[in-house]
Amino acid sequence: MVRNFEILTKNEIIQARAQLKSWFISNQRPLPWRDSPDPYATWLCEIIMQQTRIDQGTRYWQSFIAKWPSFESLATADSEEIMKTWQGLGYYSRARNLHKAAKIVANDWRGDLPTSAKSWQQLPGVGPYTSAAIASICFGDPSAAIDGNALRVLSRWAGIHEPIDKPTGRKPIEKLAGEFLDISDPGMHNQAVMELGALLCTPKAPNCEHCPLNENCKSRVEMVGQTPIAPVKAGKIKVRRVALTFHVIVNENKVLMRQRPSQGIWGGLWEFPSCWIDSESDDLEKNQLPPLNNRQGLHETGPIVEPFEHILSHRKLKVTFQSWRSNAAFHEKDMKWFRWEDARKLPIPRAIEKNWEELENSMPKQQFS
DNA sequence: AAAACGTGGTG
DNA sequence: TCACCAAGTTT
Repeated sequence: MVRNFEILTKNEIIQARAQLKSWFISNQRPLPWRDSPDPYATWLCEIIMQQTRIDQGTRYWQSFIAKWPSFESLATADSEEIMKTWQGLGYYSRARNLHKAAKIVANDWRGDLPTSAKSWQQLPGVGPYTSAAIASICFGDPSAAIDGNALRVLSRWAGIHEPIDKPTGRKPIEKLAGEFLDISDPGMHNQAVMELGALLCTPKAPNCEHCPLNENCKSRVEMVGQTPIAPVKAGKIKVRRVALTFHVIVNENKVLMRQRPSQGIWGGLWEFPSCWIDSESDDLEKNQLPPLNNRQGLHETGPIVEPFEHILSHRKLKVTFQSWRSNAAFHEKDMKWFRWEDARKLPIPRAIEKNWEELENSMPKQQFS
């Protein structure tokens, strides 16, 4: 049964709105993009911060702003350099969509930026949350931006115990978010809700004592350190274990790299030709990607770095590096030979990047170079 | 509607 | 070691 909530009265909502605003004005963090929020900086920030911690994403935002300060400069940037700058942030489709979106803004919109959330959502990588954030912060569009923080804050405040990742829980939260929104300053209000979630209404052990919404919060905990029931989630992701072998194939002073397809894990990044064996799959053969069709001319020179675990959102990888000496320079699809110093400049997964020094040093200097 | 998509931090 | 989470979107 879907709970309807006149749990919070109109007056309670109005009062809470003012208290939240007051709290935000005196307690917000001095984040760099709040200095002068233009649409480009804000859009860039919102894309980077999707599913990302502020302290991790901030470095990337600063790098992008420094290299490409406008939609126009980003639109004409080299896509490989964009991927390299994004390297280590994860969810790499965001980086490809970033470039696509910049081109649309620069070439199609011609600097004539729309002001509504609905319009911004036309850009690839800009969904319901991001479009509302941009439109409200930059143009005062009255759209509620509902991110993970907002879901947590609002579900707790109203005591919604339906799963927030299903319509039964999501819909009442959206309704409440719309009623709660401060139409006199939607941008500030949206940021205030998120800031509250980030600073006080934290996932674990929220600081209810100092919360501006604590008077009528249905999830207020009495004891410090307690965690409310809300938000409830239904979804559970299953993580599969995979044995991943990177084949480090060298020919004279060069190493063979492969560009991964744009879809799927590490889409668009470069790697050492890899072999994936899903231990939970019935069909091992089908899940093995032979790194090379023709292995003639390859001479195995053994494992190089200690095998280690690398966690993705849906995979638990056991990563091994296998080295080979090659007599012939293969030319296979999506593969290319690079000098080590050039290969290092390619956008590569963290699982490889973290071990690069050790990998390069473990390969003996070639006598042919 | 549900699954896929990275990485790093935390308890 | 594990589970959960972080300014979600795409298919």
